[in-house]
Amino acid sequence: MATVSIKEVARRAGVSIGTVSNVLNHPDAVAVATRRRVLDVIAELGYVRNDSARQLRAGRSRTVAMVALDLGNPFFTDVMRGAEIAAETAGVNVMIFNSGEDVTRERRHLDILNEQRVLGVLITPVNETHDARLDQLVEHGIPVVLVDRGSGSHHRCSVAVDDVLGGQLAADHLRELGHPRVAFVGGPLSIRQVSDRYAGFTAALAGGPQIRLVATTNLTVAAGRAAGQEIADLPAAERPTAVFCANDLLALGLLQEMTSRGVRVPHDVAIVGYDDIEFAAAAAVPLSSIRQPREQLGRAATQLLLEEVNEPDKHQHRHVVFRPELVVRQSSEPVPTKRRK
Amino acid sequence: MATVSIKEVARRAGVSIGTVSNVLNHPDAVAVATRRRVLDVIAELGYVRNDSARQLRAGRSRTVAMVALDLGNPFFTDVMRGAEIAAETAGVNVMIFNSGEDVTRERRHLDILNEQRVLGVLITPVNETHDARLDQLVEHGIPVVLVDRGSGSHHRCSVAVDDVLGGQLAADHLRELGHPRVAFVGGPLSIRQVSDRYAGFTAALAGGPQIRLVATTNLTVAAGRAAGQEIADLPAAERPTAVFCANDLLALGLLQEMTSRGVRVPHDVAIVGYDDIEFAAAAAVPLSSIRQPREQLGRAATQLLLEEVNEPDKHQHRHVVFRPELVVRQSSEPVPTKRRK
DNA sequence: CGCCGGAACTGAAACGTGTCAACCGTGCCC
DNA sequence: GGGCACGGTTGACACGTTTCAGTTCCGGCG
Repeated sequence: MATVSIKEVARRAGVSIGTVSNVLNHPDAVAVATRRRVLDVIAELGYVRNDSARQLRAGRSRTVAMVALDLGNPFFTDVMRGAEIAAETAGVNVMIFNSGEDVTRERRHLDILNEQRVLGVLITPVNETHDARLDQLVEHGIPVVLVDRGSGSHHRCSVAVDDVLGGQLAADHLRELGHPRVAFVGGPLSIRQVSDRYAGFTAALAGGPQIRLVATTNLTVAAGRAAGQEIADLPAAERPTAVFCANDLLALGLLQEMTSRGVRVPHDVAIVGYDDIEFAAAAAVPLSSIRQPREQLGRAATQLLLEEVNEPDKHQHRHVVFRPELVVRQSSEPVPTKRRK
Repeated sequence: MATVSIKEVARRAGVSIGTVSNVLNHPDAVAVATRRRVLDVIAELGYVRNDSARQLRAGRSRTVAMVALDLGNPFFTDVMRGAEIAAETAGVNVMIFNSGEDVTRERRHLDILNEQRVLGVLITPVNETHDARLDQLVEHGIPVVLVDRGSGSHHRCSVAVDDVLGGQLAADHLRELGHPRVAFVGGPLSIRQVSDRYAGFTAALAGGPQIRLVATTNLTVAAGRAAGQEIADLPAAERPTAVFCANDLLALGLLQEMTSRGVRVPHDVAIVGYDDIEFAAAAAVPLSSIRQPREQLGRAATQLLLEEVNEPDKHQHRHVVFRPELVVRQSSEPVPTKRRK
């Protein structure tokens, strides 16, 4: 129970402390016999290196941290997976923190990371705006990479997905299907992702079909149901024939409401969601959606981070933007009958 | 950029190192004027404490770690949330690690936690069997609490949910509805959770309706669809009138397959899932399910852990078992017509 | 006036490593 | 046989804290 230190190992093995240290860090530099003996003692005593002491000596940790905005959201767990893979291949450890959209908690986490002298930080900050604490990290030589927050700042790297393009992909798809009336369901527009998707959507449809904006207060299934109610209640002549949702949750709620009211999907209304979450494909009517390369996002972020860690001088800050991808499923499939004008 | 240490602060403030340390840790012990001066210098220099050095001195960290089996699974993110809340109120930090069902990665994480001299570890191990590495932690004075793994071991605490009772709840529900033929969908039975649910289910129905076991190779939506196919293909006289799924994902797949084949839910077949995941309520037909107190699980685990941390001597290892809860929704509602015999 | 006590502060030791210059011995080459 | 190179090992120092026994200073009391 009393933790055994390198000193004790050295004593029991009849060698100096330095030799034990060498066995662990530079095994080649020590004679095979001594090495064996030391390793035996280590095993016998159950000696475990003290990371605090190592870090103190080294001045730097060997782990990177990811501060996720909301680990309940599959988006971030996928990003995390990508980060873990990239870190693993680089021989670096990842520890995860969850801010849960709570600024206070985020701050506390960042303070701790600063005190821990972490290798680097991957973060999706709660506030899109400049956070002094992030600058503080950078000033202390801890690289920061923003995830899914396209801060145009040149002080750090960032990775993101092109949400404008995502909206555009949905728009192009619906335009090709020849929909006369379309709607965008989503909100609040104060969320950049939402407004970007909306912007891309409307821009790509300019001069085309009539666009209705159905604003929601959040991005939940319940909000989707409410939007569905609003849309279903419209007179048939005004009702959109296709809906693009800012989110798969909205789309699922919408789908559910439509189905329960006898509005057929995609027959009467086509639906396209966003995110391609696991349940999109498993919905009652499999959902078309815009897929984001989430794992890749995490991988790229980690690579940028490690690049900066390893070559702080040569490093040029970059902003990597990934392209989302349209996944067509049944909810927006062209309907075989010539019902559609 | 060059990190500034307490020494530099002391020099600039014209005091000794010890005084600066006191300002930080025992503010009352230092005169108000000096305190002010030191704090000013700290702010001016942007001094940040070196956690490695503190820990080295203290011999112990101030954070607990949670090693989750699969953060992609909402079950664990909810447990995590509970743990974070409990830790927060105790003034302790939580860092999350994800083993992703990978033994190698789990081992690596545990080694690191051991080296970090973490306060304690919350873990759902990949293998149900005794892992030497966990014992190693305990031997080094690091308490371990098992989450959702009811190891009867008396070497550590554990928290879990009574899966047998869960199966029983589903059974009682279906029995009350008077179903003549029921089925259990799930597998592999080598997973303790699955076999427990099955055991509770069959035990509670003993002497009652006929029970069919539809074994699946995993717990995914796809497996649920396959099971749905198998069930729908049965001759009407043999087809179960109610199905209990080991998992909501299975239930969703099953539901989807049934609906697409014109088998009405709950009219022709009632469905009860397990876990009450977010999408259970949002399914085309809202899904009845067995809910587990997931956040509470995390809170309890953390409390047990901290209790052991704070009073290692008085501490008695305990195994807390929570009761799951039946949530009835449309998928198993009694059908008003007297169609059912 | 001398002494005492307490508040405020100091200085050094210790925590467990990694590193690195110095040292030792052995075998080889000339 | 003497010097040299080199593999193997040692010992001391430094990393940045916290802690604690001392030291200093000062006001109050006998």
